Amino acid sequence: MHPQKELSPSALRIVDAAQDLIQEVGYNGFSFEHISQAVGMRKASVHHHFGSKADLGVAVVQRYSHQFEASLQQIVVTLKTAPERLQAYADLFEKAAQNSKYICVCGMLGAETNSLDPAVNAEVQGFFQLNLAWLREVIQEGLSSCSLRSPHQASELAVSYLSLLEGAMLVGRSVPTAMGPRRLGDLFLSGLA
Amino acid sequence: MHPQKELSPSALRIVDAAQDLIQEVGYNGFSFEHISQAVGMRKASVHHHFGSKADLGVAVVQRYSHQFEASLQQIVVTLKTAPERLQAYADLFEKAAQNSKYICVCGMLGAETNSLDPAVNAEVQGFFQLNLAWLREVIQEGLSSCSLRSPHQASELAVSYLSLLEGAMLVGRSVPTAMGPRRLGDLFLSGLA
DNA sequence: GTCTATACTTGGATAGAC
DNA sequence: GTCTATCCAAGTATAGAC
Repeated sequence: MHPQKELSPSALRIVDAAQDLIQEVGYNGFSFEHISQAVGMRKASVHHHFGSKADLGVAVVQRYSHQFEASLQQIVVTLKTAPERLQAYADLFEKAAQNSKYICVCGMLGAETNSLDPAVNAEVQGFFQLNLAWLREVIQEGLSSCSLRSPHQASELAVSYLSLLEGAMLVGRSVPTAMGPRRLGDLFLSGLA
Repeated sequence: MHPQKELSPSALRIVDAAQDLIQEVGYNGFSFEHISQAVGMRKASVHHHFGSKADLGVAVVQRYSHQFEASLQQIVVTLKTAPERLQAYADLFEKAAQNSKYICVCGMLGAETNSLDPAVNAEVQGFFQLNLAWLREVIQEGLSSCSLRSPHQASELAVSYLSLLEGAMLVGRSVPTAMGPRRLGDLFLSGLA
């Protein structure tokens, strides 16, 4: 799933810039020229590292998923109860949304899905499935050990929590007064206590 | 807020096509050429009705908000309890998301907010505030009359419900197995019974 | 690996005839 | 109101020198 070729230092800076732009203005909102300006290289040089825009998009999502997966593993190692783990999970999104300019890479790409290259879409889908599987497992453990209480199935709660957090970033962009992922997550979790 | 000039038949078809495209591929994902093909007119003719792309975007959101507002009023007239009203509200989104190709106009534009004309953003913000105000009122009434039970404030629950439903459409696009707005709404509401 | 230069295409927008 | 024709800028991508 993540063979992710080694990236040269220049390629890394390009991926950094691309992720930044995707979170800010979306895949259809940036061009190689923007990347070029951000990294101080010419367009042709960017193309040398990533032959097409789709290649670049795939690289961004692969790395993003990879990093996210590492964060999820870290949470499980560090925190021992389901409520704590789920709160830390919400904080991952809070962090991304904090400057209010950004949104989850895959939240953005999920919205744009109908105009993306299939290769990019496949990576986005992988990201969501990765998240849903992790949430389901954490929630299932919580229900079993009674650190969480709910009449619903773990898989349903997982989809709810993910949708809530993704939606929180989206709505929070247009309505500054709205609560962020962290507070909405807390409210959700308080219903499972 | 919605002086919305009268739209000629041709202008209406253009707005229809533009809304369709925004829900499918987003504001940055369509061009006047796409509109042109959809309505069977030349680009220049489209420009005659809407001088700029931003003008067209504003017209789409104004009409969308206007129609949505009418639906909300209809719900209040038709249904008398808060749970019923909130369920009907979720169905409005379910309807838009049903063919899985579409997403809420303002969910999409909210994601793209950093690359939109300020005039379009203002309309999107208006849409969300309209929705939040309606939800807050309905939920407040429900809490007062005990058809809803929650330790949280109506305004917090309103943001939660809106974020959940917007997120549901977004996630549902990439993960077909995910539950839609209706089922996620039901799950949310079951926690307030 | 990076550059200049350049195709080629699309996108937003306007002028002016009908 | 709609059309043809056109402008100019931007976007993706490639060729070939350094």
